[in-house]
Amino acid sequence: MENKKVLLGMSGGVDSSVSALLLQKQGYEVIGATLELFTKNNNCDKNTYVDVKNICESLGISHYIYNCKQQFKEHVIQDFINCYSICKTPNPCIECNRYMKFGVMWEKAKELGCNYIATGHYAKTEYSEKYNRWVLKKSSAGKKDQSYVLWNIPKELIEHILFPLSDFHEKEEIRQIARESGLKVADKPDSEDICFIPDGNYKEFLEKNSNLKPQEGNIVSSKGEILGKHKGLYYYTIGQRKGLGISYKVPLFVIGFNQAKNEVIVGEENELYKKEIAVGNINLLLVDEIKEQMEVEVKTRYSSKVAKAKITQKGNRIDVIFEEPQRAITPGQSAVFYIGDIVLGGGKIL
RNA sequence: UGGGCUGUAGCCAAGCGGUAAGGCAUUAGACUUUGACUCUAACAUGCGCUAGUUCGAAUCUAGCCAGCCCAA
Repeated sequence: MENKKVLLGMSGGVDSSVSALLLQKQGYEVIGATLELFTKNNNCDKNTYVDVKNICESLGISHYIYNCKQQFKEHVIQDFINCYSICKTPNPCIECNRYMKFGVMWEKAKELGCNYIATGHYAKTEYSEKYNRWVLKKSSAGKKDQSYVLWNIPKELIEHILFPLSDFHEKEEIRQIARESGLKVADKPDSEDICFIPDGNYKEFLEKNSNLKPQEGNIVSSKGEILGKHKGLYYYTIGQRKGLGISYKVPLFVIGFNQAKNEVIVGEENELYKKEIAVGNINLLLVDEIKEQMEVEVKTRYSSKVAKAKITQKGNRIDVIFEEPQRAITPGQSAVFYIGDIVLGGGKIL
């Protein structure tokens, strides 16, 4: 008697709602879970819960809301603030997946006697004969694939994770299913911004929630010429072009920071490319250790394409040498290593 | 108050008699779980000012103004 109980994370959006439906069709006993992560300052908060409740009622599944504000603040928001305060650019979704969705939620699942947890992510899990273990893979969603934000989950968990949307190519197919099944959220717009900063104004968020305050300084070229003023180092990320307010012969991009001097360093496009990087805080999913240099494909930003590289592990860090120099490598962002479609692991760019 | 040079949008800059290129910046939109990148669009009835030559001037002429450089 197989345990087919699954705790599904539900956000009230199309993806997780359709996931519930699909799991049910596959014969799973689905329980809905919504993690309350932060306090929203508008009424979309209520709408979310109403939407989820409605979906669960119409599918006849039970639903729990868990207050995880404290953990979210400790792990996700604090990391977000820390990152910016040392001139790095964070990926909060990766922290959230590690600690919330594939951390707290798994704990809740076990309490409820579930053998699985599920989310509406576009990713895939599979048992690999070749590697003799459960692996995390890219989904069929192409550009929308979300395996990148999942590299830091615990590897022991992979065999307990279900991604019902793993084989879809287009979001539209998912919306279509929602419409056909009469789910009211079928045409809800995609979420885009960082969830805890709905208006996207992360600068204001930082100023209200941390010690970071606007502190004007110089914008300098890589040669040290002063070209302009910036409003605070955390306003900028590597590769940024807009908002510098500097008129120059050619476009200028942020290429680095000098925190001691409170300077933003800018340069021309060719100065954005790097061939070698190091990543720390690594998490390997496919193997326990990289014993010798490996050839892999690496993704250095959520929306960037993979690039070929050779990697070598040294304890808790990995050195990466790209075949071709890569643009705008940004400390704080994740580098995720792939072998074909399989996620080997990842780390944070140092 | 001798000589030379320059003055085109917020910045840089082409044009050198035929009805204002381009780049940067900015703004708007698209894309996007990075207000990033990228893409698309908009952005000087006017070329320091004033007269004049001409069918027609940013382009030629004169005067003036401003800035820079070299001599004193």
